Amino acid sequence: MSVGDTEKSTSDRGRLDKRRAIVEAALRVFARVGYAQASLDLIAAEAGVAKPTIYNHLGSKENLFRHVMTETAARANGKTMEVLESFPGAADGLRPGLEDVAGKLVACYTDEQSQAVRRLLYAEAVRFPDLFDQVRASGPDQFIEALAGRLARLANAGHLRIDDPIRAANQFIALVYEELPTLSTFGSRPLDPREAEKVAVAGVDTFLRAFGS
Amino acid sequence: MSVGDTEKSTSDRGRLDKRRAIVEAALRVFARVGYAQASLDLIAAEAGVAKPTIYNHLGSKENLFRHVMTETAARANGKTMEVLESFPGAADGLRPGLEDVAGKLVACYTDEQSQAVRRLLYAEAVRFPDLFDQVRASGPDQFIEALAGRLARLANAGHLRIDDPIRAANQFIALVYEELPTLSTFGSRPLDPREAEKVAVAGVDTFLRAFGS
DNA sequence: AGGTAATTGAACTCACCAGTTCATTTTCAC
DNA sequence: GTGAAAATGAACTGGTGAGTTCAATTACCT
Repeated sequence: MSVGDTEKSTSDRGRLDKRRAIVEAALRVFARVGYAQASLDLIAAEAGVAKPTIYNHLGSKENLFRHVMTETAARANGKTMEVLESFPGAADGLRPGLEDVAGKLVACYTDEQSQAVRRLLYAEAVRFPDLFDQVRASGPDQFIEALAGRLARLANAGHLRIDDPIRAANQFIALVYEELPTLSTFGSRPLDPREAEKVAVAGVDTFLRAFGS
Repeated sequence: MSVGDTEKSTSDRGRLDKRRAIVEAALRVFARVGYAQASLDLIAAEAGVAKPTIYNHLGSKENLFRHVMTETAARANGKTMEVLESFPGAADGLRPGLEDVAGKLVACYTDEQSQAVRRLLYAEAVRFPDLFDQVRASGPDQFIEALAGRLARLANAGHLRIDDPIRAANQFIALVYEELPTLSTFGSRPLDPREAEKVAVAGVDTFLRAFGS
């Protein structure tokens, strides 16, 4: 019940393979039917595990949900940050470099688990507002900051004309993701990757028209 | 249960003031606690109405939800389309005209009821995928179409340089709304209107840098 | 005033589900 | 192989909520 319980009940109780099976099954079930509709009997069956085992490992439905969300979000966020490694650093090949980054970001964004977490986060924002904040602070906020840094470096070297790097970073991802959420019915429907690629390239094009030097 | 029932059970059964009270209360309760957590006893109490009256008017919880969503979305959509009436038609005062439109659009987007519907639609996209499609088709899709038309007219008159009006329209709203959803924790938190105004102006600025002639 | 339809409240059915208990069995480490 | 920790399944509790029923009441129309 209390917040501090997380660390204790989340520690290394029980067998790890069971634990992993539970968490993976929970994500699938939550993503498929939502938090309220996901019964622990269903999750237990999907994980190939008995119901009391879930309680032994993770304590409660609420705690299970929090754990699944934060863990999956952290993994997705890690992949997104990795993309910035390949961010172009010079004017040479700037456009193809940005297109490459944009394409990879779209791939991260439309990754099945990533979409599932995002959808669940929005869906349960009323029930778990703190979870929403926590995940955003450790994910998108950090990412925007990092992207702004890369853009600022390019601007500083005279390759782009940018006044406010944070704003430019937000606009970059706004342009690149564009109507991705709506196109895929917010992740509950498969998205044509060729269409997504076109959107990303068009986004980069508009970005360079506005900020290229 | 079946789709055709909507028209019948939605018709003019019972007193209209009660009906209106029910629908308004239902939107408030759904927005506050979500679909699953909203009990009909709670909605009845909030509407100042007996529970059987709800069933007399609207048949079932599911039907009540559908009705509330489509009706509220239609009203919000109407307001958004009205904004396009003031869309600038000439190069003269283009920037302030676009800023004006952008500001009004942000106001529509951040309207309390509008945000509530959007949040509920995303939250319940898994349970009501058809509802999501229906609302989007009669709302955003139409709006983008209309906005693209206005932009195309400006481009045709040589005031903007636009190849693909639909894409430009999507990018316009992507830039103007930017990180509005995240800023307000997807509508579950108040948003500073001055901040929103700045985002809109910056969006128009970037749009004009990219597409101005 | 009188009659009809809508409304009310309260009690009730039925189903679902979180969380617990416990006796039994499996797993694994030494 | 033995013993302790973990897992199992099945049954059980307690709570909640959708949807219904009905007899009594209230509002509206003429």
